[in-house]
Amino acid sequence: MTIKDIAKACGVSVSTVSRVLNERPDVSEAVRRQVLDVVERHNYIPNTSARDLVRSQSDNLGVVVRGTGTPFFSDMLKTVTKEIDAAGYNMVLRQIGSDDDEVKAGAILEREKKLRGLLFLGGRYDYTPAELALVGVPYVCCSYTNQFGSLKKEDFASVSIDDHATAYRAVTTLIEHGHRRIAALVPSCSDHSISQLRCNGYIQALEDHGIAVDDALIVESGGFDMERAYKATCALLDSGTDFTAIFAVSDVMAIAAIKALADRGRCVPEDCSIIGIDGIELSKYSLPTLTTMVQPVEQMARESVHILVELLRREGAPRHILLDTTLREGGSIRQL
Amino acid sequence: MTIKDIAKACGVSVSTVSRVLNERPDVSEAVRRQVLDVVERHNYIPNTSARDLVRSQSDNLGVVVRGTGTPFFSDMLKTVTKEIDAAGYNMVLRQIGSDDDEVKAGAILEREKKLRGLLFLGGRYDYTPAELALVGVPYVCCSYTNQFGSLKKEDFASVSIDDHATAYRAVTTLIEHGHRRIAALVPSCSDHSISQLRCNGYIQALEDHGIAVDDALIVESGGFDMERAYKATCALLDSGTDFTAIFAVSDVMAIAAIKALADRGRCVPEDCSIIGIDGIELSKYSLPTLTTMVQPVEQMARESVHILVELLRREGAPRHILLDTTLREGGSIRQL
DNA sequence: GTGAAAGCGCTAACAT
DNA sequence: ATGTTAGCGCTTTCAC
Repeated sequence: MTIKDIAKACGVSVSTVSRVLNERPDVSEAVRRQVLDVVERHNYIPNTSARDLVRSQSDNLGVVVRGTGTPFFSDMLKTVTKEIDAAGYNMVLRQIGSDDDEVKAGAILEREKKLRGLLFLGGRYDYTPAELALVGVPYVCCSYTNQFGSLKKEDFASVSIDDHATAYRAVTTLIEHGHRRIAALVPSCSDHSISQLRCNGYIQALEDHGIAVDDALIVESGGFDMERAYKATCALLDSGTDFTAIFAVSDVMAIAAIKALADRGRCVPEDCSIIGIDGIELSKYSLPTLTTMVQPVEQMARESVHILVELLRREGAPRHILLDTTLREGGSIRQL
Repeated sequence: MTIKDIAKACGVSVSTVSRVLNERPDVSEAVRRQVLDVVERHNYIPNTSARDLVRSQSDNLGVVVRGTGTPFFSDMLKTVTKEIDAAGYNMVLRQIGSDDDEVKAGAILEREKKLRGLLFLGGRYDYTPAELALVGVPYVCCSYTNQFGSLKKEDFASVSIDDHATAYRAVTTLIEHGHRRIAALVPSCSDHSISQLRCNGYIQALEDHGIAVDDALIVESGGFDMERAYKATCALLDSGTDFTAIFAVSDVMAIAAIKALADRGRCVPEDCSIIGIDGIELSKYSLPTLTTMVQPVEQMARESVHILVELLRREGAPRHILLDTTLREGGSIRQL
């Protein structure tokens, strides 16, 4: 079933059918009704590939989400969807694995859907100018920036939190509650990612408060998932190293850690305090409610879309927004 | 940058470039290397729309996931991805909202990507033959079937659990532990969905065990999300109705209920027992570990893909597989 | 208001 | 082994 078939069935030309389908005004009401009727009866659905191929320009904004099923991005996506819609653009979503290359995925999407702009939800921190030559439309990095790369500030836009400072404040919060033996639960300390930044924040906080960094207290789980966070926490427990609190770089990992502690007979916060980062919905439903550094997810989403739209309208240069995180007190920290 | 530009830059024809790009064997090594080199240097990315438009047949299997960010489907998707890949097909993923029409989304995807087959992860239970005329390729319904619709058995394939029986067993488990005042936490009792089926299983279980159904104990939250489940549980608590256990139709809702109970000073399982359905990863990390009816997610995913592949090879008619759920004991039920 | 025809970028015969 | 060419289904001038 193609546009040709519809045209034939209606006794009109393909261009007329096309006009009807694209809600053009220059079609007589009679023809319009007839075409719509035939389309309906035949369950005709236009071929998007053909359409995309030929359309000169679209109002498509691409959104590339790195990490399928990550609660943090699921939460953010809700607002992004709403904002893009409100701005009068059309969202084209692409989810990729946490190990896939978002720049490449974005570039493919750009050509495929004739994108006007691109929004990256999560990505690497170490782009090089050469890599980004792939991307031919304005784009904004949401939730991360180019900390380890060699991009010039004016060559890209970003909306993120200060990961280092957020981790610093999280750890400082624990210290202020009297904790000095604080473990860090991180995917990695040296992967040029968010994890490394937050790990550095942890180290800095300890040093600034005159606490010696003990390598035995830094556990690298190898990933952001619950299973590995759980195992890493168990390993820490088994190592016999003593500690009174855990700083987890993400809420999901914090929740897994709470479970590991519980399974070994340690209660949070009585026997061990814990703090996370993210402020995902789930953290409100954990037992105890997780104390965490909340990222302003909605604001991040809103600002990202706004900057992108600005860029498209050529109003203003690429901006970099650093948003504040706020401490949301739950019940997972005990005063020593 | 098109295939033409590359051809020109290499001094060869477009077909040669096309051959190289599609890894055809009939190209000389010298030309292949040169083309690849130029492609690389120009960051050329083929236009997928053009490609999809012209390709006569693909090995694309479409997967339509209903409900973005639902943990249950995120878990399932992992296996589906693996299986489709192993079967030598290419997966094309489309995520839609829980209120969108999966049949329409599937039909569009089919035309867009020249699909060979379609896999629906989650969907409505009330298709009519007319609606499905839209879909022109073999498809299988995964995790649901046509309970409330008018499809003939031989006209579609499905892999699902027996929702009624699973709910029945969940509630029976509670009854066997001595509970008689059992509340049901459901999105709706009459929406022609999975929720209704499970609700009926609850009612049946009570009746079969000589327990009168008390409408005050059936709370309809209006959705599968945590927030509404939490509020619904609070409302139940506030109503003063007494109960010793809660049957939640999903793990996510069960976890929200545990929180609501905790916030009102009730411990699980000491003061109230709870059981869920699904067996999502998160249910292993809740406090206490959730007792739940585990859906065989991996098996469901595997069987779904297998049936679809069978259908494509014309080996055998559409089948309907009803998989067993198993009780995974956590710590959320107390013997009375 | 409507139709004819030229492509969009690519693949796949069919030639050579 | 490589080139030529005819479309894939659609939108969009440009005529009428």
